[in-house]
Amino acid sequence: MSNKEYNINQEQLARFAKAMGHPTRIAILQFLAKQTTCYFGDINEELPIAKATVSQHLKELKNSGLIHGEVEPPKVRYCINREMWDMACTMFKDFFANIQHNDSCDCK
Amino acid sequence: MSNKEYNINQEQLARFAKAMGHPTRIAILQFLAKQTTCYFGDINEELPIAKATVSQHLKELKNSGLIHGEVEPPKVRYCINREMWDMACTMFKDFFANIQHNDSCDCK
DNA sequence: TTTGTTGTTCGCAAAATTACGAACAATATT
DNA sequence: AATATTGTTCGTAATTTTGCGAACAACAAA
Repeated sequence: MSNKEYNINQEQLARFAKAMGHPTRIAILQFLAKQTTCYFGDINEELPIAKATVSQHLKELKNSGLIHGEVEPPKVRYCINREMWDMACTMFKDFFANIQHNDSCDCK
Repeated sequence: MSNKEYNINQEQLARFAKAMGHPTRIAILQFLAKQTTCYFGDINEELPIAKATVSQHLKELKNSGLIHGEVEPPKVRYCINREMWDMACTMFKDFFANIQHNDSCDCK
């Protein structure tokens, strides 16, 4: 057993991926990335699920760092967190780029 | 409520992301992408978990389409599925690229 | 102060995920 | 035929995820 643990990069990439691992959350992120509007109510309107559930998904996205939210009474504004977005973008890009291009794998 | 459903792209991206949403599976994918070797035993050796669990993770990765496996008695060879890998790569790239670059979002 | 609007949190239920050891299956080897 | 090697599957347990309605909290307006 060479290493037996996961490194920070693997953990972080997995965290991002996990946050993106649900259609609702992809939809939310795409909606926010378009920035038609940022309010909870508008996000909720786009989705086929209860607002309590939307709120939970938003919480998870916040925990992943990909978005952040702030209260603007009486509403709540959610936005893409640019820094983390760019970081995730880079990490996924590097992840997918890091593949051997020879044919040493002789699977069909 | 505008749409009320998720489109194929959102579902597919979420499926890829979900498959990648665990450090073990990221580690497996990175290991296979490096292609030092493709056999179950070698993958298993790299990971700090029981082989039954490794087998399960490999099954999920197969279900996502990102890898495929074939029996080569007495071993089992696992490989990155190039087509799906490239597809995922493109989908993540497009996803992250599709963000507004003006400052219409006035979050701090 | 009462009412309305906007979201979050709580409590619960169902389903999925993660993990393990033991048992099993498939194939070589002796 | 008996044995060894390699992985998968089974059964189980603990935890997490997903989803909802109801209750609640915060604030604005009447």
